[in-house]
Amino acid sequence: MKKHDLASGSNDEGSGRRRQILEIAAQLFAKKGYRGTSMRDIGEQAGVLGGSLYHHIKSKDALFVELHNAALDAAESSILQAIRPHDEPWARLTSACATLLDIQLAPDSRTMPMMNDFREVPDAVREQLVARRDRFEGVFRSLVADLPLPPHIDRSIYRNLLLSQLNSASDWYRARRLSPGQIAAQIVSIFRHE
Amino acid sequence: MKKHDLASGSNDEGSGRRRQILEIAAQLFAKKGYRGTSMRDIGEQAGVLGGSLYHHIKSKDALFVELHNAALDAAESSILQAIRPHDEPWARLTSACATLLDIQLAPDSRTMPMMNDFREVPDAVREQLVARRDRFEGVFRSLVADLPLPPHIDRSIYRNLLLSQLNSASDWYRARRLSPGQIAAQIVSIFRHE
DNA sequence: CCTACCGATCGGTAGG
DNA sequence: CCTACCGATCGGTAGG
Repeated sequence: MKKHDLASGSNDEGSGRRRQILEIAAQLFAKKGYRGTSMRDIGEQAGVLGGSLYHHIKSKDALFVELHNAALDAAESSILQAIRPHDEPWARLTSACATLLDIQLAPDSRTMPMMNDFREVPDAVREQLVARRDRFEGVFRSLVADLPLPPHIDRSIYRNLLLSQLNSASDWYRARRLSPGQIAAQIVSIFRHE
Repeated sequence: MKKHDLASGSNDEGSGRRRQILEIAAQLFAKKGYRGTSMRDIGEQAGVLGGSLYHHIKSKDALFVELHNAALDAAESSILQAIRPHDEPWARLTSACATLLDIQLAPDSRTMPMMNDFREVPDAVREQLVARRDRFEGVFRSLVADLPLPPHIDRSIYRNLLLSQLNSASDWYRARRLSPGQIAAQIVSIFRHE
């Protein structure tokens, strides 16, 4: 029960093994948080001792930052692809929200749990996380800028509210009454004003 | 710089000292999280060694649960008091949101940081936190039930979105451009549909 | 990838 | 409230 037995007798073991370890680490970080996941935990799932992981990674900090940034890269490109076919501002926002929610609420999501972890992480790590997240949020800044909103709504607040909504959805998404797509529709319908 | 020097030469030192320790612990938990705060950290701020705290508390777990529940008690009663003078459903919701946001965004807030900590905490603690929070959320369940919302809006989703909004506000409330009251007004204006 | 270990830190306790 | 300690666990390393 302790080893992942992906038959990996293939040649390019070096990087394949590394990817496998990253995958395991991502799941553990997502489930237990940064401080709640020890290198020994990761090693156990990978079938090696904690110390052995340091042949593949430089440090726990660097591992976490790498996973976090890769998750945001993937999310960002999915969203950009999803909004491309749409022209109408509300349609663009809706597809972006649905895509992000799909990622956050996926049963094995590895993005979300890392985005609210900022207080659990060493200062040096947090700085890198914040920098990458700011870039990610630029996509939404531009989507919100294009909306025909009533003048009394502050767009900066609006964007922050929308994003914190999407990012924290998994906190209360226990009951599977509605699908991620339906949740996204509800969110947009609440945030929709003109 | 290490000791709190509240002159406490008074008689009822026993419970006064305990309250002082609770206050210190609450601030540290709020700033650094459950796992990021050690008993030795708390002791240092209180001017004693970590082990000495166990004359006043039973365990770190029990301390955290006590602080969490006391914070929710206080928040709940503030909110109930704030909505009492209002009759109109939107006015009641607005005053509840403004009150909760005031608490969450207060410079030394001790409520908020504990509400999203659920993954950082031992299982036995989490169960107690969740139970208390469910009761707290009942207030908002009833406020939302009274709203004249369009039929296409799911009230359970609506309430969860609103609450996660209020609870995570401090995550992005860095720039002090707007006051908590103005933020609350923005939130309600976005969530307002009829 | 393992053995064997380092120094640090943790929550908590006994005994005064 | 302190001294002095417990067993456990942490991230990380040397040397093979």
